[in-house]
Amino acid sequence: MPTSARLPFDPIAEAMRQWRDHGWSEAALGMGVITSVIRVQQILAGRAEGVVRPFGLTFARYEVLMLLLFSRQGEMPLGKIGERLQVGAASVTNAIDRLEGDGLVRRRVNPNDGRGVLAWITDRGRNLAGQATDALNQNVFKAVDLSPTDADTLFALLGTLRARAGDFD
Amino acid sequence: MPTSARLPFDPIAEAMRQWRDHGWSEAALGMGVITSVIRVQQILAGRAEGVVRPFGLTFARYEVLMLLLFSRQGEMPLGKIGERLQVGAASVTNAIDRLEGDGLVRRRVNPNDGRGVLAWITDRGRNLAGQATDALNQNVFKAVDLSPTDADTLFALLGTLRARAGDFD
DNA sequence: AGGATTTAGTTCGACGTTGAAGTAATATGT
DNA sequence: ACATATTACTTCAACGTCGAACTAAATCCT
Repeated sequence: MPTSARLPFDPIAEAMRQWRDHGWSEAALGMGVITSVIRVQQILAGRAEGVVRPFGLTFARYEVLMLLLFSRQGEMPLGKIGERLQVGAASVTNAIDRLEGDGLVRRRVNPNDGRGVLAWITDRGRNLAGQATDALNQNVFKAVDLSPTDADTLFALLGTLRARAGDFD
Repeated sequence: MPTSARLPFDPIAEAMRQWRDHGWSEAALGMGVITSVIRVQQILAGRAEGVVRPFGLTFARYEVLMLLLFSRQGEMPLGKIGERLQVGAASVTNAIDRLEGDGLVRRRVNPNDGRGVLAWITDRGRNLAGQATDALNQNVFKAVDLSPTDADTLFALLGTLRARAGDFD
């Protein structure tokens, strides 16, 4: 865990109080929401990274692997990977570089477009992705500390934000 | 914006479908929640970084500045900053280094504890923090794309997760 | 055709975060 | 008092992300 300090009060609620005391009541809730999202991301992503690290993976690379695993041909143009994962081209290049270095993925020129590159998942990649998924399901995904109802509500609200931010239609 | 691709479908809902198709229904919702949190964090933090960048700040450094601004004496031990912001000591050192380099903050030895360091905010720091806050309130915090009711619900659910993760009592 | 533009990837530098190792000062314990 | 912890911070290397600049290969346009 990045930080193990347990505070006797909620630091974000305290910040919201400060916001209101300074006459920024209109913005207090938005500040609280954004700060909370950042913190919860740290917590949850930290757990996922911890589970995936023993497999020599990071969560970002794991996501690439799963995307390839689920694709029809086991391969996909790098650009499409970035779109699906909502991540920039440079990040995709970086992830594929490392996956390729570990023999989990390989590159080949896109036969239909000479400037494009296809990444395809190797057998080792398929194997490792499966093992990492079992570990993640068991120790992280199934273990989200929320009732199914609350988790549903949270998922829906986050979906609204994603849609309104223009991620999808 | 890191990515400007608008997909014709929700990529996370699609991943959840794959999870269920592979017999991991128990974990599908948790996977969706975690992936969504990661993505929403990217979106919201990206907006905040964009607003704060013209002031020569990052959001992480902005948070440190505000914490000092709100403190009684305008100063605080580095360790306490890390606790409140829930980040590791190395991150605090890094943030203070840069803030100090920009003349927004200064260090001094803690008179009550020779191994401790106090960071105090300069007048320039106070000024810049005020300006950045106005911009953030206007363009990010007030503009969270959720009804007050939904924002409240979201904040509460995230608070539950933070509390259960051990951030505070 | 043929030059201009758009698109796909790569490379580079900057930044925040993390974990591990290292240093200095204060607490502890006998 | 003195050796042993513990605490507060710093330093370092690794990683992912981002933006900007760059290359190469389509695609457009007249």
